[in-house]
Amino acid sequence: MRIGELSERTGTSRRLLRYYEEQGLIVSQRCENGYRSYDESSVDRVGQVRGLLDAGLPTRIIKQILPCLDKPRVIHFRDATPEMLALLEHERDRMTERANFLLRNRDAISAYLDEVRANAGAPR
Amino acid sequence: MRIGELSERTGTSRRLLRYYEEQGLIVSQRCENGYRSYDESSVDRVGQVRGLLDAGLPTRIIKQILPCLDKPRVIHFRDATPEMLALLEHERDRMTERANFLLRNRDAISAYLDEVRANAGAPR
DNA sequence: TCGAACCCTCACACAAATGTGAGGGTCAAC
DNA sequence: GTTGACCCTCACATTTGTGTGAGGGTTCGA
Repeated sequence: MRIGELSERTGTSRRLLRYYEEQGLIVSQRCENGYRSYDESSVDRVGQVRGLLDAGLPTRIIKQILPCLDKPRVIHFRDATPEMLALLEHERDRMTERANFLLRNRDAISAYLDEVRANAGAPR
Repeated sequence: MRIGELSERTGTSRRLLRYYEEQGLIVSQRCENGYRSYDESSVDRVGQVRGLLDAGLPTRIIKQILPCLDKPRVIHFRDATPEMLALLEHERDRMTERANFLLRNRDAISAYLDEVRANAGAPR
């Protein structure tokens, strides 16, 4: 598929898809005419990138952890330097913290909404 | 306490504290000499702001949901317009999605780390 | 009274993610 | 063979969260 279709299917602008590629987050083949060509798996990949980006991780980090999240897990022992492992552990912990923080705050928002609803229509 | 102490206790630069104030995320009193003065609760507040920021929420949104997360919950019925409630519900759902996404990816990283460790020292 | 260590505002700078548009190819359908 | 819908690269613009520094007060201890 070409960039237009991928853009539509992922809800991501063409500009951004090119940017992600430039940042090494996604890859594409090139047709003879120079057009980018993507396969089906790119849809998921873009979704993953967007999710991580939305979660606050910078492309720099995403680029490093993405290989570890590939579907048919291929362990990249070459990449598994101590530094890389340390980075991964660190990011894993940060992700846990973030997730818990988000859930706590989400619960607080829920509680607020419940309270407001319980008083709906009641006098202040 | 003055900005320097708050900065140290929260690990946040003075510059950023002033920025958060400018964005309406934290408040401060002013001493006669013009210095900002914070009370104890500011420490938590700053932590909360940083956490939400780190989770990827923009100051614009944080500013709107913070009042609902205050400790001694004071329901701001005035703020509880239908738009506000819709925003909150939306953000709550987004936070849930983000958290789940983070946890899923964290698990994937953990799995990767486990695999690498299981093969530690083994031939490739 | 001098200097160090604070504080203030203002303003320019920067990186990251993203938008927008210019200038220009490709290709299919009419 | 022209038009419209794609695609390309390049490059400048904008927003957000930050850093940094200039220029200038306040406070306090040596």
